[in-house]
Amino acid sequence: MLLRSSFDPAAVTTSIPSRMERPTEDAASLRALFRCQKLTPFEARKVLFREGDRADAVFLIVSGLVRTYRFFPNGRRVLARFLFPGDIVGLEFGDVYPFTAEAIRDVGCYRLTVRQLELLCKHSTALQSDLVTSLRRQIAVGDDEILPLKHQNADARVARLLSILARHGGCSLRNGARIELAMSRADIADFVGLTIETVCRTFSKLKNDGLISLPTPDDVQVLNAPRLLALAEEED
Amino acid sequence: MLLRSSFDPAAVTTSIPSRMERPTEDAASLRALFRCQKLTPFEARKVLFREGDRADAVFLIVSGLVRTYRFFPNGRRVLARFLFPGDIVGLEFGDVYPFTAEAIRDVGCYRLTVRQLELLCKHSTALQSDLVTSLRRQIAVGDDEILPLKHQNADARVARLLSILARHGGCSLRNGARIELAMSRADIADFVGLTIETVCRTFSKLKNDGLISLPTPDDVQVLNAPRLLALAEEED
DNA sequence: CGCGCGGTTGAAGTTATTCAATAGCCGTGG
DNA sequence: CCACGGCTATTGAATAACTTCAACCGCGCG
Repeated sequence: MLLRSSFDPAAVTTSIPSRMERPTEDAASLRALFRCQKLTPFEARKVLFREGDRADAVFLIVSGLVRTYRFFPNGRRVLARFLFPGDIVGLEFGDVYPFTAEAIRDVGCYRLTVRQLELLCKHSTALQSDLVTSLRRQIAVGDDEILPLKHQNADARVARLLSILARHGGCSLRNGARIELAMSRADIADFVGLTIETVCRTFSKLKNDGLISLPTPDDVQVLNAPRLLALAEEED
Repeated sequence: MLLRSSFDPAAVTTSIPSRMERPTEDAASLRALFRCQKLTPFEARKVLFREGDRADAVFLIVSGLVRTYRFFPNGRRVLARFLFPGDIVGLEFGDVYPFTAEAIRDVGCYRLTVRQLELLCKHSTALQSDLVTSLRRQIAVGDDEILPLKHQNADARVARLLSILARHGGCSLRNGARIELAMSRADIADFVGLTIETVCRTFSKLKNDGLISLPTPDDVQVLNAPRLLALAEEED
């Protein structure tokens, strides 16, 4: 089974933290509103929005994969998050987009202008509350998935990414699960905060240790889920 | 580090400044509501709320300093954030507190039950919108202050912390500015993701390089603000 | 006084990065 | 068709960075 398929509600599982609600179960009104919009495609490499532009639209991703990033002054890229089918992005910003969002693979999404959203919110308490729910979920994801990275060593960081991809791919991280990375080593490195080479070496190490196999550079097969999960929750 | 990812110089911005509004200038209704509550003191080391408890209250910090943290399975502490006077905490949580919040120094704060807040929100669009504002601000702080840490080396991480403390101390990071750390080396280490020893050595290094002086372990005097700020925005 | 605790420093060991070289893949053009 | 160039991934070797383990200092407190 490939995990690249567009969002399948039934496949979503709650593996990691209890405070993460499932995307399909929260913010129903907001999602319904999105689905009234026209489905907008973005080819791979196309930009959904650019850092510094007026933040006048929000997006619901329905298929594909998006990265949000900015650059350090010295040119190194910081990848803030991956956006998966079911994710909403844009609600959290002020006047201006603080990141660039770019399709890694072909993306389908619904686009809603902030103006529209604000107008409709005035008349819908459900929508207002969905807004809050969605923002809360985003903070929870940041705290649970991203914040620990700064304390972890290379193995743990890569394992953590795999666990994130498995969860958002729709299956939990269990033996035999297949995870399609669908992103370059550079993306992985810039997300977890390592160099490309270290990411490569870490994959090789995980492979040699029998935690995963790597049929192609893009396909990870989980061989020892418990140890992988433990690693993702470890520190040095 | 070289420019291995596509890099557009025009897209580079310094991550800290513009989208951060001052805490005292936003969410006026919400803050007003807090100020109708009784001022609650917490002595140093006392817990405002504990990880796993039902998240039934939110707080506005008015004095002192609070840390929020959780532990890795192996016992290492991850310090999620520092809460400064003006900061609101608790709005972002679901049913259960995902962190423990603990006073580092004596704290004064207003406490509001979630029940109260929810009731009042039903009748105040201003309050609802303040809620959203406050959540957005929290995400912005996470993205601007915390997320970059995972890509930075020791010097940059410590410099970043100093810049955060300076800003929240009410003064910008300029030459002659004095920053009271008001927290232990362990707190700093667990926030920036280093060991205590590395934090110590980094302070010594910054001192030897003439960027700061350290009259006492708790007092930082800024000697070269531009270089310190540049460092905080640097990467390896 | 002496004990404990937080902070600092030294030396050795480990981990990640850097620089460099190679392999594999794909698309283009001779 | 096949060669070539460009790009991504991988691996090796040397270096730099951070951690670990250990010792020591200074200070407050019983």
